[in-house]
Amino acid sequence: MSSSPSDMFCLALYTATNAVQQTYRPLLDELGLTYPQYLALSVLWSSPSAPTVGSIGAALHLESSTLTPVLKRLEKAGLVTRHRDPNDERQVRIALTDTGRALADRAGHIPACIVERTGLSLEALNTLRHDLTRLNERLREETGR
Amino acid sequence: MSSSPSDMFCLALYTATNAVQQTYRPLLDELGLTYPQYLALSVLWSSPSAPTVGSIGAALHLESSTLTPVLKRLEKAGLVTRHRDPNDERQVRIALTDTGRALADRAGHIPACIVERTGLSLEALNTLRHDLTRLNERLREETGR
DNA sequence: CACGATTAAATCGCACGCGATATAACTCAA
DNA sequence: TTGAGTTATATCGCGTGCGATTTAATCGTG
Repeated sequence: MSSSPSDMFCLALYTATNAVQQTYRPLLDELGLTYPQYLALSVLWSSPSAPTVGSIGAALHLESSTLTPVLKRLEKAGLVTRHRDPNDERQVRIALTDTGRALADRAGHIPACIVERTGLSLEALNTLRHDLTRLNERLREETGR
Repeated sequence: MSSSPSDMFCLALYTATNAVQQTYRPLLDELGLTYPQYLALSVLWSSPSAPTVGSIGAALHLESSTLTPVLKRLEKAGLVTRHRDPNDERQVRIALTDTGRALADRAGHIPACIVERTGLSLEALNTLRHDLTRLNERLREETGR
């Protein structure tokens, strides 16, 4: 393995992210969702009105080339609708269906399950989240998003 | 967005990992490598003898279904060879070619570039690495790897 | 109003990442 | 020894993630 501090750090980050997705997987399987689909729905569940593809992408730091197929699968699953915004036909507004909104209830237990499986306190999780968010901001301002 | 602490933490982890890969990308593009390919090569560069697919997978926490295609691409690029172990024909030993070994020199500057772009001190990187490694271990013992 | 520049999504190609399964090789107990 | 069970790798299918490009709509400046 590389013995450089940054490579070791990035590998830890990489493997931890994979491990987290594998922790979500059995919980999301019950809902027929993948992790990115769950992320997109999480944005929708907390949005007062129908966000655009771009604003969901901004929240998750994902390109439209990634997000469009994800949203199409959610549409095919009957969880969201996709419609061009009449005020700006370039934009596509994503709205929850009743089924999509109802799924929030069935997903409500997931966060507590994840916290428990990490074995970390809420303080520890918040500290880590803060550090990772700062890292994320720095890396993204290097490259101009 | 979800307001649950664990979802926010996992999103931060997810976006930070994506950001890290985008930071490596321009550096690795010069070498014709992807990030997982670089990880696999890193294992090989620090291995005294030719490791098996399984041992590389153990180091990176990747399944053979992920690693086999990665290693085949490295083989096609002329960086590694793949041969069945005569002592146990189930195992495949991955060895660096001269070209693959020489690539280590051209990649030597990458870790310092990454450290610099994170804007973090080595202490901060090590602390984060430690926390993420512990998280990784906990999550993986939940699910039996 | 015109028209080049910008913007928002979508499309395409490629490389993961993994679950499920297949295949071949090894182990071990009857 | 043999054959059931285990192990190591490979294969397949699906869903990302993103760079490059395309398409369509809007903006801005003359």
